[in-house]
Amino acid sequence: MTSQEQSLHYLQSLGYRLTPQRLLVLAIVAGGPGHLGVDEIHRQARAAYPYLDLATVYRTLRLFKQVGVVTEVDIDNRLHYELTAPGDKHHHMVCRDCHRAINLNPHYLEEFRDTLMREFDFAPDLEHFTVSGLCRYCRETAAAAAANIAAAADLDDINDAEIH
Amino acid sequence: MTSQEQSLHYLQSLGYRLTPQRLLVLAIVAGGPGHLGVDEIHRQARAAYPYLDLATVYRTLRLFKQVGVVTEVDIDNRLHYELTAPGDKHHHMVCRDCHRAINLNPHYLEEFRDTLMREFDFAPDLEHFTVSGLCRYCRETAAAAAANIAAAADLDDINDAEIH
DNA sequence: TATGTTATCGCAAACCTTTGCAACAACCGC
DNA sequence: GCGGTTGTTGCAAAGGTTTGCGATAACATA
Repeated sequence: MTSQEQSLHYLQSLGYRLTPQRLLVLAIVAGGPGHLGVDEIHRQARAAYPYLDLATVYRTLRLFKQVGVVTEVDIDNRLHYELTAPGDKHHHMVCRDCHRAINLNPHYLEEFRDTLMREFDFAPDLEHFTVSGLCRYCRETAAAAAANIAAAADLDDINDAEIH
Repeated sequence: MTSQEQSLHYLQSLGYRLTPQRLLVLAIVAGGPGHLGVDEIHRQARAAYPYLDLATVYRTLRLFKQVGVVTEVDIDNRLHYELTAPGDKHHHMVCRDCHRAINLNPHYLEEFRDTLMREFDFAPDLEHFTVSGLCRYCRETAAAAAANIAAAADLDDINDAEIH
């Protein structure tokens, strides 16, 4: 039994119904290279099943996420989904510049969770955590750009230049 | 000089213009009890200045956030804003059930940031961090509800009940 | 296999938020 | 104070996502 089939049986065991739409969406997410955007999933799905509605794609993915079959990643304010790999649980660091996602091992968050539980009785949702920031490459680029601007400002003897 | 006036002078020093709309939005956020929703800010603003557009409120708040004057808090997928208190920097834990926000001292995140910087050269955006989860009270309620359901299921001899 | 129940679907409309654009107004220099 | 420059505004429309609703189809039961 493939892990896809396992997921489907799991859904069924929870009382959810197996529909062609769900099979299709799961197959597409499973076939994708890592995370896929909702529109991409919808486009691929419609190639096989033209009447499949965007709302159904959203609902299906939300359900899959809720039961843990897929993992949601917010990239630049758009939802993306990837198969939850039981043997390779990971969180994401998403660069706010280039929007690349870097995997993050859960152990980096375990202590944080323990602290919140112990200190505040607060159970954080850290199953599928995404932290935004600036990756190594974009930080270098940003630093270089800043240096260039500083140099140009120096040449022109402008010292109150502002960029919006 | 009040901290509001300081914020306004700071904006001006960055080259942004002082407009009645910005004064108004800042005053409302400053006067609010903690964080306010965008619609609430807009409603209050229109009482004083009926033509002020929702888009302007959004743009103004985004600008304020960008320069650090206000802090954005995502509560149940809606944006909320509160004045950034320089002496009382804090993050937020938002309960996914009751949507209450609990303040979180920045020192709980410092180690996490250091780790990401050291291990991945990734500079996380943790200025205004919000983590969702389940607060103490809602966890108790949820536990009680689960217990009741289990008890009821036991009485009725139903053991495959599922709730969707 | 036929039948009833109800979860799910497609569709349309709503939601919150962002964006393009022309008119306007804040600020600078004279 | 006056005029020019350009950052900001209001408006309208679009964006991504969610929701209400009647029709449909998946599953359980017999």
